[in-house]
This record gives sequence, structure tokens and C-alpha cells, in this order.
Amino acid sequence: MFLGRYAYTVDEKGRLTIPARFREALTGDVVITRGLDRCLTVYPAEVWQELAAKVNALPITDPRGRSLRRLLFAEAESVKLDRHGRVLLSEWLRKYAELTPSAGAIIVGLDRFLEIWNPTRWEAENAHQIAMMEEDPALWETLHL
Amino acid sequence: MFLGRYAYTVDEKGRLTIPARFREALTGDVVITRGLDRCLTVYPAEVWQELAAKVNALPITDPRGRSLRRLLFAEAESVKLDRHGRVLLSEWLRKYAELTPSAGAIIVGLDRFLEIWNPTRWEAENAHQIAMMEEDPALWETLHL
DNA sequence: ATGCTTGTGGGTAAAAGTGGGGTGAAATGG
DNA sequence: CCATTTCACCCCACTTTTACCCACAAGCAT
Repeated sequence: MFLGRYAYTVDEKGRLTIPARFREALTGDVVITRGLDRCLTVYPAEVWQELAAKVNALPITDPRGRSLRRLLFAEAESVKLDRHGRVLLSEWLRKYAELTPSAGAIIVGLDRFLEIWNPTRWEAENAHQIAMMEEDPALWETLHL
Repeated sequence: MFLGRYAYTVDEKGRLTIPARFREALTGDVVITRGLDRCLTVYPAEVWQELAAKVNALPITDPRGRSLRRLLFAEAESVKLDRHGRVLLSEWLRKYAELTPSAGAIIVGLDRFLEIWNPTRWEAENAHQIAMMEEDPALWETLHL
């Protein structure tokens, strides 16, 4: 269960530390790929398998299915954490999510997977989220206990 | 079943004592997140699971689903009580709910979960509740209990 | 009164975060 | 096919933060 929002640095080599409390669930292979909204997504192997299966089930005749396939699979990387719990992000992925040493990175726990954000982009997204909820309070209904 | 209102202090390290009578129901993981009206909410693990399951059911391709997911999970923290029944609140959550060592905190039992309030905000909210009830009793009819 | 439980504060040892250097393997070019 | 270079991986070292432990103080009940 990944929860919370953490600020970390990206070093000159393109390495990013994963929060210590998440590492236990990321011992094996980890898949990093492009996410929607210009962030990166990080999946434990099992969760990735599930997601891949769902995408593979989409008919190849659906243009949206083809796009989603390319978005997820084309730039995906299977990596392992190093001894200090860091992952090496390819230059391509770093560029996609605008991750630089000076800007740093925000790691967000989303229950079953993680997202990696450029901090200023995350702030903007956050403001956007709040605005959307205020505009459309009915969305909160989903949360009724 | 959480009931009652209790006053506690927040120490310099950001720790907050949970009332002793509540601890029995909070032995495992506890999830703390921001609530509406600038308070924090505290959920036992089982109650949180219910919430999380509902949000996870939303597809990632729906922009509103993504926003809701990020709102709920990103600002939540999974914590354990320490040996003395205290939780450590992140700086971010403390700032959101205006919790400082000098102000202290009010813990409110709300049956299935708890709320944590800045004392003066709680008083204002309390007065607001009563005023609303007295001014326009008809408002409450819609709840038809 | 006197134990016991609860609330509060602080100190310390361990772990986490960050950066840099060396080594071997793969890639590139002649 | 060989020489050179680049890059990823592993190791080490330093700094900061976290979490655990203990000690004291203040009720409450016996």
C-alpha cells in the first residue's frame, strides 16, 4: 500500500532514491514507464503484469488501444533498485517528466503504484485537482462510507 | 466506536498522543489524511481499505478518476502508534490543519474514525454548527433521521 | 498515601539520503 | 578484429533525519 508524497533529488547521474518505506514492496523487478499527464509511473512486477494483461486485451482495431499500448510499452524499462534503494532513470524518461538535479522530484504513492513528478508540475496538478473537486462536488460521493 | 472530544498537545517533533481509550482499535496501521474544513482525519486500516477500494475501481483513463486518486492517496500517510500511543504528523499535515505546539490539538471521535482540529478552529466550527441549526431548522429536515 | 496508568519531553543509536570514485562490460569506430 | 571510450553498476563515506528508548510529571483509583 503506497501512500504519501515525498520530495527527493535526482543526481547528476540520473539516479532517484525511492522512499525507504516503499522498498519492501519493490524487491524484485520494477517497471518504469511514461504515465499520463507528463509524469512517470513505477509498478511492482505483479501489478505491471496485471496492467499489461488488461492492455493486451484491448482490440487492435481500436485507435485508443493502439495509442495506449505505445504509450505504456514503448518506453518502459525494467530496473532493479541499487543497494541504497535508488533507480537509474534513462535520459529519455527524465526529459519526458522534466526531471533535473536542480528541480528535484516528487514521488507520490498511489496505493498500488507510484508516480514521479517534476515538483512545479505536481503543484499545478494539485491545484487542478482541488479546483476540479470544488467545481464538481458530486465526485466526492464516490468516497461515501 | 470512537466517541468524545479530547484536548492534547503537539510537541516540537510533531507528535500527537491518541486518547488511551482509542488505542485498542488502532493497533495496526493507521491512515491519516487531510479532511474537509481544514481538519485531519484518522482511519483504522479496515475503514481505509473500504475507501481505497472504491477509488481503485475508477479507471486510470478517466482524468477525474486520476485526480481523485491523487487527492486521496498523495496526502495520506500510513503510520503506527509508538509505544506511548502517539502518532507522528508530517510537517505538511500539521501546516494544513494549523497544528502547533503552542496551540495544541483537539481529537474528536466520530464513530468509525477520528478528526484532529486546531482548537480555535474547532470552537468556530462548533459555534457554526449550532448557529446553523438555530437559524434555519428546516435545513436539517432533508436529513430525515 | 501509594501504586499504576497516562501524558509529555528529550537524548541517542540506527537508518536513510546524497554524492563521488573506481571497475568491468558493452558499444563505437578505425 | 582490436583499441578506445562511454556508461552502468558497485562500493564507500559523509550528513541528516528518523525512530526507539528512557525518564519525569500528573492524574486516578484503590
